[in-house]
Amino acid sequence: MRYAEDHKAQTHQRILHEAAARFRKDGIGATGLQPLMKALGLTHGGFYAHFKSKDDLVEKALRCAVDQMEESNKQALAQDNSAEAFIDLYLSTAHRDSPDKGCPLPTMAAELGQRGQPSEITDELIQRMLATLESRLPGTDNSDQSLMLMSTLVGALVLSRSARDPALANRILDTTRKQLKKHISEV
Amino acid sequence: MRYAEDHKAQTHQRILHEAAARFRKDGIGATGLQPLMKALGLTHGGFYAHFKSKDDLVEKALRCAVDQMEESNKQALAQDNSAEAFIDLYLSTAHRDSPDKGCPLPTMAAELGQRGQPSEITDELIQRMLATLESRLPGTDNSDQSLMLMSTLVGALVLSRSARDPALANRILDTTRKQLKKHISEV
DNA sequence: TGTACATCAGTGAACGCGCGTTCACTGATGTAC
DNA sequence: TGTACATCAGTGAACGCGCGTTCACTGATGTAC
Repeated sequence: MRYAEDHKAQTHQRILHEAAARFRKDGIGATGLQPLMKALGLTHGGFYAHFKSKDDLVEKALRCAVDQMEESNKQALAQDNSAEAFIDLYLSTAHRDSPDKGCPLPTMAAELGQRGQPSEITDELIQRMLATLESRLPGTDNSDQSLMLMSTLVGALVLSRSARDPALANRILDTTRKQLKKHISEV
Repeated sequence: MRYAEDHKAQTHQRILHEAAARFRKDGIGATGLQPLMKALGLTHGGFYAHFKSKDDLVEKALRCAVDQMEESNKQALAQDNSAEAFIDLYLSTAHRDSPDKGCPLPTMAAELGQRGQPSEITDELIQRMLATLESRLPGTDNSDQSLMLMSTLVGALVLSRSARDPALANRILDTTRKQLKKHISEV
């Protein structure tokens, strides 16, 4: 063969990672397969040698996105696995300003909910995020608290990203962070 | 004239209301002007006699959506303007299952944030929602609490709508509602 | 060693489709003389 | 009263464009004899 043995597998991964970034940054509907493949130095025709359809790519790219996020969380929070540290990370300006590398829920949950025929992928994303939170919150029976925390984190990021005025955007992030940590320390 | 005097103004309103519903239900990008006009018994060409462009319609339809929501809130909460009642209404299954008649933030904030050249409309939506919450929460200096409450409400609705498993979707709504009310009563 | 053939990742033209937008037109009405 | 003209909300064909998807093909490599 003229290509290395794992060449195709590598191309597959490159498409996956690029899609995971673009879907989070621009949304699914606004991400074209043609520009995506072109950005990788490939032509669009070859896409279907790697994925059955765009929907197939969506599902796999989403899973890839959560994997990425969990991995980067593990590295950033190696020294401190408290809920506070997680909140600081999730509601950081860095996370807000790099949706292409962050949690897929704030950018894509709404669109996934609207899609005609959604797969179980969203439930999986939610459950995995919930599990992360439960493992970081103190106590054993904290699933109710984790659920509300998840809602707040996702909501704050959605709103902070959508605000046009930087002061408003930062206020949403900072205040929610502050209030959340206060709330947790009280319980 | 062969039409009533306010005929054009009425058509304008009909387009606005239909758009406000469709944008919230399907998203902006997935809503075509052609199907929208057809649903009103009109042809698509006439659209530009009413609006400058699709972006123009988006802005006006969003404002229309918040007006609608505030109006229906006023009616539903005429007897009880407590924060608890508002939370119950916002996180009701009725609100979740009728995005076309509800708050535009959960369905559209992410997409508005992703749009290339967004207007100030999102900030206006956020500020109006914040003002509603501040007026319902007890105390005078409650703007920080309102901000976190808004994040939680929006996040919970986004997530509950995106979940495919009804049990998970309901759990998000119910638990967040319960936890939020507990949190408020404690302060 | 040389030739014929198989493999297969990637190519790029083509498909039908719906999008936002433009524009010459229709046709029922009101007005002017 | 009758005729010519202005008004204008809405019509529908047409525009260029990008979308997801298909498919006959390329061309560098490995294998068989």
